[in-house]
Amino acid sequence: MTDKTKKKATIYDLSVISGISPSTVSAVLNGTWRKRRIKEATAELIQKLAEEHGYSANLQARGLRSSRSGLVGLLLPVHDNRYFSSMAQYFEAQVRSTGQCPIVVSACRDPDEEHQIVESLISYSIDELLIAGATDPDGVHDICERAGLKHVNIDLPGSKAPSVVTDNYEGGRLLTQALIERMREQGPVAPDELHLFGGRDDHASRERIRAFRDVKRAMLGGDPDSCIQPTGYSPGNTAHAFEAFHARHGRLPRGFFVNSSINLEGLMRFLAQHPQEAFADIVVGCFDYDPFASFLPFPLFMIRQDAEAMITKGLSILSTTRPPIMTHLVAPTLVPPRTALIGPLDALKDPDAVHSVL
Amino acid sequence: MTDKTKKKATIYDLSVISGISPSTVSAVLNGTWRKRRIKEATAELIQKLAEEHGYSANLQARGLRSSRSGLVGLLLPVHDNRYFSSMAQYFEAQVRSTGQCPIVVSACRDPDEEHQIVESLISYSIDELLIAGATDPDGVHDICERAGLKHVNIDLPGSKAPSVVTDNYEGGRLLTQALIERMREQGPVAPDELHLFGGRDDHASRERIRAFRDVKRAMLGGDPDSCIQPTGYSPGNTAHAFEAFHARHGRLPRGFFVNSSINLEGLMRFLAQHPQEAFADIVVGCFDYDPFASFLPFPLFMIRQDAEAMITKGLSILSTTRPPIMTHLVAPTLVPPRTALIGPLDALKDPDAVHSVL
DNA sequence: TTGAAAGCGCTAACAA
DNA sequence: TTGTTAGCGCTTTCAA
Repeated sequence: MTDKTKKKATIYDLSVISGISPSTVSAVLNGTWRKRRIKEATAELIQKLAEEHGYSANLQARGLRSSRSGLVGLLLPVHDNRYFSSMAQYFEAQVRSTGQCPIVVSACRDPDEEHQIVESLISYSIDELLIAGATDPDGVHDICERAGLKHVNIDLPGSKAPSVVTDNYEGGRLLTQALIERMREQGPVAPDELHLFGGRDDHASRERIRAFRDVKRAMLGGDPDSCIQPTGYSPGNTAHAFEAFHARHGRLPRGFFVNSSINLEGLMRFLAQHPQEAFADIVVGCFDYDPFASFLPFPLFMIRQDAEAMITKGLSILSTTRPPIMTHLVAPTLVPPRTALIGPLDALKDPDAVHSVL
Repeated sequence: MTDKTKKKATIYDLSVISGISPSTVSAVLNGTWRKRRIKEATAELIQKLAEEHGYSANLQARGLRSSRSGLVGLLLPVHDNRYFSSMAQYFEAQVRSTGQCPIVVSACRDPDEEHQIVESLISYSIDELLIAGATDPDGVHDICERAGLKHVNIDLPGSKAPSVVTDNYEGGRLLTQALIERMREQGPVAPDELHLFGGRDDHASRERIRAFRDVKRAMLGGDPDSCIQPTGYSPGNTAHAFEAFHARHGRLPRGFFVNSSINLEGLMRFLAQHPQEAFADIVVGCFDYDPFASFLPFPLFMIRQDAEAMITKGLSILSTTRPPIMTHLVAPTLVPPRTALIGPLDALKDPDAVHSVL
C-alpha cells in the first residue's frame, strides 16, 4: 500500500536537469535516437540520468500521441480450462518476446460480453487482437473493422477475418475411430451403443459431430439421432444428460464421445454420484486433452489441440500485411489413454528448486 | 483485417456538430454531468449524437489526463493450472462488475520477469494490482511503492503489503492426517512409508511441510529428512523424484503428500511409464484441487484453496483506504477422493445449449 | 447552465 | 546534431 510517492520523472524533468531539449531526450529514450543522428555521448548521458532517476516512459502518453499502445489482446471464452489457459500461456510468452504487452481477457461465451469487451479493448487502443473461441466472430469482426483493429480468429472461425482452427473433422474422425476399435476389443458394437455428449451449435461442434456420424455410419451402420446430445459447454448440463441416460437405461453407454474437457467435467459429477461399477466397462473419448483426465480409471482417448501452433500461426498472420481471409487448419493429435504430455510450463526454468531439506 | 477506417469520433467532433462546447460534451459523456448541473435536454442530445456516431472515449487520453487508467492487474505465476486459472476467472468477473478493466498477466515464477512486468504495468498507469504467488513479493512491493501503486499479495505473503493467503498449515495438517488415517485402513504405518514431494523454499511450501512434520511426528513418530523432497514447481523434476524413489525401492511410497497440482502432473508422467500394478496400493494427497485428478485410480485426497474468497478479500483490501499490513488467512477444504466440485464456470449462463440434434 | 483554456507526457515535423 | 512547437483526446479549473 502506498501514497506518499513523489511523481514519476518525465522527459521534461530529464530535459531540465540535463539542459538538453525534451525532443532529444524523448528520442534517446524511445530508441529512435540513432536515426535522429544524436551524438552517442548525448545519448549515454541521458540514459544514465534516466537510470538514476528511475525514469520509465508513460505509455498512456506515448500511446495517445502515436495512437498505438503496444498492447496485444487475446480474447478467450474462459480461463479455467487447460486448453484455453495453455493458449494464454503460449500467447504471453510469444507476445512478450516481441516487446509488446499481452493482455488476456475472457468473455464467457457471451456474445454481448464479447462485443463489450472488445469495445473496451479498442478504447485502450490495443494494436492487435486474437479472438479465440468467440461465439460471434463476425460480430466482433465488425467492431474491429470499424476501429481499424487488426484481428484474427482462433479456435472458432469467422467468415470475415483470417482464422486458425483445429481440424475438428479430422480430430473427430480419429477419436470416433479409436473409440470404436477399442470397444470392439470387448465384442461387437451396435450403433446405439456409441453416443456423443456436449458442444453446441458452433463450427467446432458441427465438424466433430459430422465426423462422428460419418465414421459411425461407415463402421457401425446407422446413427440414431438420439445418440447425439449437444448439451452446451457447461459441466452441469452435461452431468444431467448422463444422469438422464443412466436413469433410462440403467447404465452409461458402452462408448461415448465427449465434446470438450468442460463437458468431461460433467462426467466427473456423474461419477461422483455412482459407484465404480457403474462405469466398469465404458470407453470414452474426449475432444480435448487434460493430463489428469488421461489417467482416469477407464480407457479415455483424448484429442490434443495444438494451442501453441495456433497462437504462433495467429500471431504470424497478425504481422502479415494483407492476409487473405481464409481458414487455416491445425492438425490435432489423438492421445491414447494414460499419456502425460509436455505442456507450456515445461519451457519454464525452475531455478531454485530446493533439493535440500527445509 | 482492416485499414480503411475513418478515425474514431472525438468529443470535438460531437462538439462541432452539436454546437456545444467540448467541456460540456466531455462531462455528459463521462457521467459527471449531473454534478456539473448540465441540462437534461443537453445531455440527452449529446448522448443521442454519441450513440449515432459510435462514439467511445479514448481511454488513453482520459488516463493521461486523469492519471488513472481504469486498469486493474492480476499477476499470476502461470496461467496453465486450475488453481490460478480459476483465480483469473473470478478476478475478471469481480473487476468487471466494478466497471474497471481486468488485466491478467503471468510471470512464470521468475523474479526478474515479475519486476519487469510490474514495471510495464505501471507504465500503463494501472490503478491497482493483485500480486498472486509472487516469488519476490517484497521486491515487487518496492516497485509498486515507488510508483504509488496500490497492491495486495495473494497466495504468497509479503512483509511489506497486506496479504491474503491460504492457511497452508491447516491445509497441510488436514491432508497429512487424512492420508495417515486412510493408510491405516490397510494396516499399521511406519514413519518412512509416508513421503512428501514438490514445492520449494517459499512460504506456502514451508508451512505445508511444517504441518506435515508435526502431524507425522504426532501420529507416526519420527520423520526422516529423506522423506521430504521439495522438487520445485515443475512436472519434470517431480517425475524424476518419483523415478528415483522407484528405482531405489522398487515401488512408490505407500503414501505421499504432493505439494501442488503442478507436482502432481509429475506423478502422471511417472504413471505413464509404469504398469497399473506399480501403484495399486498407494494413497496420495495433493495440495490443490483438480476435478479430473480427484477420480484417478487410487485414493487421492486434495486440498481445495478458496480462490474466490481470496480474490474477493484481495479486492476488498484494495478498496480500503489505509489497510493494515497483515496477513489474512483463508481456510482451505479437504476434498475426499472422487469429488466433483463446482467451479467458476458454473456461474456462467450457457443460453443456447442445443438440445435438438444438429 | 455552459464555455474557454490550460495541460497530462509524449512524438514528430520543421527549423536552426 | 539539436531545439521549437504543435498537437494526440480528454478533464478540470475558472469565468461567464
